[in-house]
Amino acid sequence: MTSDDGAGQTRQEQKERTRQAILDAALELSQDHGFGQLSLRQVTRQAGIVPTAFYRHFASMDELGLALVEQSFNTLRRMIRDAQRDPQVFVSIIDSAADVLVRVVKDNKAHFAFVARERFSGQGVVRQAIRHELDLFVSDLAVVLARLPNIENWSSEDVHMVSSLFVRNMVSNAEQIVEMPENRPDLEEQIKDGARRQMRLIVLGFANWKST
Amino acid sequence: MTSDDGAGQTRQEQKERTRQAILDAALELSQDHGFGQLSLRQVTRQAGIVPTAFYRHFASMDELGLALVEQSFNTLRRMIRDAQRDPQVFVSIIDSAADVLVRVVKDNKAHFAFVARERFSGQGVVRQAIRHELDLFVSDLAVVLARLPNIENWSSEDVHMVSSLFVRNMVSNAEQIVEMPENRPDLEEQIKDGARRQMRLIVLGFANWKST
DNA sequence: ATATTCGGTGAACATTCGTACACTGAAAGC
DNA sequence: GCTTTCAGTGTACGAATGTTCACCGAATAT
Repeated sequence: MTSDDGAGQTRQEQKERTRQAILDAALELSQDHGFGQLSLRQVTRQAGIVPTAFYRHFASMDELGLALVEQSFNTLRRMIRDAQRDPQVFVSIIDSAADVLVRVVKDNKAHFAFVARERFSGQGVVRQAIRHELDLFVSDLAVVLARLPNIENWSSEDVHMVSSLFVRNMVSNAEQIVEMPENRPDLEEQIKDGARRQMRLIVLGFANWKST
Repeated sequence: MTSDDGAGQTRQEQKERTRQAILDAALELSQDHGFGQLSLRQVTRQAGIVPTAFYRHFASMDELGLALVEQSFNTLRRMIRDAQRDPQVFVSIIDSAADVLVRVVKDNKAHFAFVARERFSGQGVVRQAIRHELDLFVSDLAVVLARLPNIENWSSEDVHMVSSLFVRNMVSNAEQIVEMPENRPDLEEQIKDGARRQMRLIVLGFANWKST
């Protein structure tokens, strides 16, 4: 087995590299015209392989789409996991959430753009998968929120509703960031400020509404 | 000219009828796989004409898409125009807004679904047009809101922000309604109630936030 | 050293696509 | 009545698509 554990020369590593090339190609190309109107041949052309080689990695374009959904939401999951570890979050969840959101979305524009775009694309498998992942994300965020000082004694139903509102706004803001031109820190700050206000609005209004 | 002024026999009327058939065909077919991956030939097949006849009405699929955007937003404009005339709106804008929203969206599902789906489709002309129309809608709604008792002395900037929040939530709720299964009055009521709460949340939170 | 596995190749196919072109026939204009 | 206009037809073409199949050659297994 020659045990050459240096650079990726083994069969597995090479295959994984090509697989990733296909994923990258699909992600980049889908930015222009959407994943739905993406042809298998275009993807393989961009990935630098021959059309038929595609089938060595995915059985269909649908399967490719699902892999992209999974990869995109791994980014999201990493975000919430990091946020849970960050003590700053407990001090001022709203301010830091806005910062984190803008930073993470900017660093993973392609993935967020993919989710935003394909969330309502066809009635295909991809859309269904995104919907499911978003639901999971709402539940995850609800767990985090429930441990916050001002929220800890709310009913789980209420927490879930607020979490849902947060996620909805997060998606909406992510969409704005994705479409933001490059090198416009003023716009970025504006979006960040808007996000902060909206979140503050939600918790403030909700606390107020509950007390009546 | 046989002057048969019963059904539409004139040249103009017949042309308009075919044009509408194309629009209807595109609207229906785009429900399944999105407007982007819709071929000219599929549309004409569904409309009952030969492919080349398409060009008698639209120069390209893009132009067809723009016509669909216009038709869809005419529905929205009618909604806000009716709402302005309805005295009930001034009594309780939130409750009636939720009712109106659910009713109008249900009656024009195809159009709302089209907008929701294509809002993030390609980076094409259609998406740009939708974005523009939505901006216009925010401004229109801001005018209506500015005349409400509790809001009339807010700065126009603040009114615009609240209007933007309302529209964003409206779009989001419309998306939910569009995806709602038929004959589920319980779900419908749930969405309506959620919309009401969210709107109440926004105005309450915003008023509270302004006073600090 | 030899045999096997398997990621990638290249030619071939039946379909579908957008669009150009010449046409038809009935409504519209005179 | 005759002519013109023009929405819709039918054929035809090159280009692109998804998928098949036999094949290659280097990394693996024996």
